[in-house]
Amino acid sequence: MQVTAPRDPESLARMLRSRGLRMTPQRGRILEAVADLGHATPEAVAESVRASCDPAPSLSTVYRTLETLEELGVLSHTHLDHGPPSYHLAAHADHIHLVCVECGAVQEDSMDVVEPLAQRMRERHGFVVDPRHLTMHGLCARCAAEEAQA
Amino acid sequence: MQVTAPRDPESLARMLRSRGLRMTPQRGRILEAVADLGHATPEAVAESVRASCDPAPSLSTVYRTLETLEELGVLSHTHLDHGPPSYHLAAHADHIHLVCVECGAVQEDSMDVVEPLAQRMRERHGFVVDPRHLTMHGLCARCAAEEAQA
DNA sequence: TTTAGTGCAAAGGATTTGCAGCTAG
DNA sequence: CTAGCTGCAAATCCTTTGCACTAAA
Repeated sequence: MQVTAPRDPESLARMLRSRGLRMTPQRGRILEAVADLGHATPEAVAESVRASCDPAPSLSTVYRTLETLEELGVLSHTHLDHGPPSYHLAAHADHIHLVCVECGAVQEDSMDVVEPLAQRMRERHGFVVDPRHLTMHGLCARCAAEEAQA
Repeated sequence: MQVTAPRDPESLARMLRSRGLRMTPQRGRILEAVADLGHATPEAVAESVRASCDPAPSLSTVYRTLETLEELGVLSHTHLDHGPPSYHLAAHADHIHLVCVECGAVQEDSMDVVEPLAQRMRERHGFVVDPRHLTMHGLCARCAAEEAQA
């Protein structure tokens, strides 16, 4: 649950090697792409990387790399809606998501707001909430207003 | 967001007809299965129903029916993990989920615990949280303990 | 009778996997 | 050198769709 997210290739290389893994240009570019995009599905990462480099990483490499980087604690992901997951830098995972089930709009709010709730879960169940993965569904202001009229 | 969940075929039939839809044995059995199972993926519902009736509803019918019943407000679903969604009676959706990212265990807690947080989102963003869909990820007591040792 | 609902099979999208060749260390 | 990594294509898994047939109302 520690947040050690290197954006630079150097420290990524170090993290990988310390686990017997290898640094490759593909991994560097994929990390870069996620950092640039902020939030991105595997498909979006692939497209972004495809555009910027010649021997474009294959889609499977993107999937495998995202998984590896998540295990390293560099990346994190959320399920914003029914579709593919969204990846982001673990260091940038300082917020929660509010997803409108009506129009799909996504808002963010500070992670801190979950603290009281997380605290309570810890006390009652010993469950340690990872607020980086928290997504709340509901109606955004606009859709709630529309619904109220009908 | 209203919770009117008939477990009995009678009221289901009424709800369906009032919208120009039809009551069928398949729909009755699928609702029954979800009620019995508590939480169930489409696949699990299909299997359960398959066992208990002769002209077993096809998987596509299960999917279509779950969708229909959800539109009616009878059912509701959550994404507990990466896999298929989990359906349950809307009336039984009075709790939130705590999913362990390590071992996959699922615990429940009262929906009420989210109220303060929901209130805050409403004030700050006008966002109306639907606490029935809330799932928090993290480590269950056991896995948290194991992690602490390492 | 009318038309929603069903089964089946085929299509679709997202993700994983097997394997041979490539390359970081 | 010697594994770990990659690309490619095939395989899986989950879900949706098209269509002819069945059955509620």
